[in-house]
Amino acid sequence: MLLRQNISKHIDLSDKELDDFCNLFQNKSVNKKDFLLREGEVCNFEGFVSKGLLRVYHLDNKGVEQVLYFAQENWWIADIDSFTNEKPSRLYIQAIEDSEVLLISKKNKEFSYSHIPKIEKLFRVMTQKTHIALQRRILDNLSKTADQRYLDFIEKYPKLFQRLTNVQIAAYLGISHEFLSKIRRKISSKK
Amino acid sequence: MLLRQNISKHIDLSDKELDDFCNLFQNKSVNKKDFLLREGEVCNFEGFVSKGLLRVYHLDNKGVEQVLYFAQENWWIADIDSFTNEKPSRLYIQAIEDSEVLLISKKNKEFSYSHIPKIEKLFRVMTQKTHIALQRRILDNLSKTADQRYLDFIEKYPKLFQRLTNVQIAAYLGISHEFLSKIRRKISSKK
DNA sequence: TTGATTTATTGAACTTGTTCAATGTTTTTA
DNA sequence: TAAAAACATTGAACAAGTTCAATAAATCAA
Repeated sequence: MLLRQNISKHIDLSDKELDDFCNLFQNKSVNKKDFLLREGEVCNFEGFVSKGLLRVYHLDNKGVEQVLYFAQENWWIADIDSFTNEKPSRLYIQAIEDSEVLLISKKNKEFSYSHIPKIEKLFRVMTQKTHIALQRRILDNLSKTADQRYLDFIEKYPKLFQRLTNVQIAAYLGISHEFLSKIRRKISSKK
Repeated sequence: MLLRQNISKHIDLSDKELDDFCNLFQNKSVNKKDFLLREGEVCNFEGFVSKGLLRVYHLDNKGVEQVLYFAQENWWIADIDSFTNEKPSRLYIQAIEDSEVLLISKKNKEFSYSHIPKIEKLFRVMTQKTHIALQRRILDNLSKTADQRYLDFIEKYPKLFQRLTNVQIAAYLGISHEFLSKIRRKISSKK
């Protein structure tokens, strides 16, 4: 099972601990285009994607979508700010494909912090890894041109890339989809 | 003492635990313009700024500086990627003013993880908070114009702002300092 | 306190990316 | 399977931001 593998990558748990922890998750199916979370709702779960693909995005004040990240199989999803501080989310989480997500509630997460100390470590380590990736993305967005960011994206996520539309990729890169189209033309003419 | 306060904001520790933990830190003075870390070095500390101001930045392939963040009193500094994975850093940490930093080594940090379980929680909570701030910055960089990002920066860090040059602020906002100068003119003419 | 260095401002020409509108293509849905 | 909706491409006019070079102002070091 994907979740067990994912956890074991980060920390060592006994089979019993792994069972106990995984039993705290509930499976939820999210059909393509359906929302797991909408702006204004409080995010009362942390989720693990066992199948499918979702996008986490935000609408700015002009109504333009910005994609924070795409979550495919083996990724975690939540609005951590909303979840931790129990405040209304500014994000949408929507399924791009029919998906299966394993959800853990706040209560169960806190229960596992206190009963399985290594879980505290699991989430510290995972948050730290995301933290490193976010820092890198900030530096890339500051220093690189859109062409380069697009090429980097394809190289970093070659599989994911094929499951996304250009509109979605543009919303991740922070450019208009028309401009992405022009970048694509320029790149393909160079080859 | 600033460090004790800062820790107590996040978790509850007994006086003894607090003492034990704080004793693992070593004070280091960093004079203005001196480096706490340079690209290529492995970051073997995590630091807490008790006095002064430092900048954490990166040189892109054109030699342009990008500021990841400024760390004034009460902030933590490190290259988490380099520290955790013991690999050469891509970042520079340089003092903008004469500063005092409290450093904890990797060994001592790991020692405290195992001997004071709540420390695991401390760093999970702190990393989570940074994580939330980084996400917000990514969304802001994607959606907002440089004018707005500058105004936001002043509003969010009114004190810090006064200790920085425009070159430094521009490197944080991801724009040239010439353009920042033009933004400042536009803003001041509007008032 | 002067000379050197860093910082800030400005303008002109340029590059990168946006917006809008039109058109064709692909995918979805009924 | 036809109609509707979403997606991709293109061009033209525009806006945002860079680069370079010149100049003035502020700060630092000896």
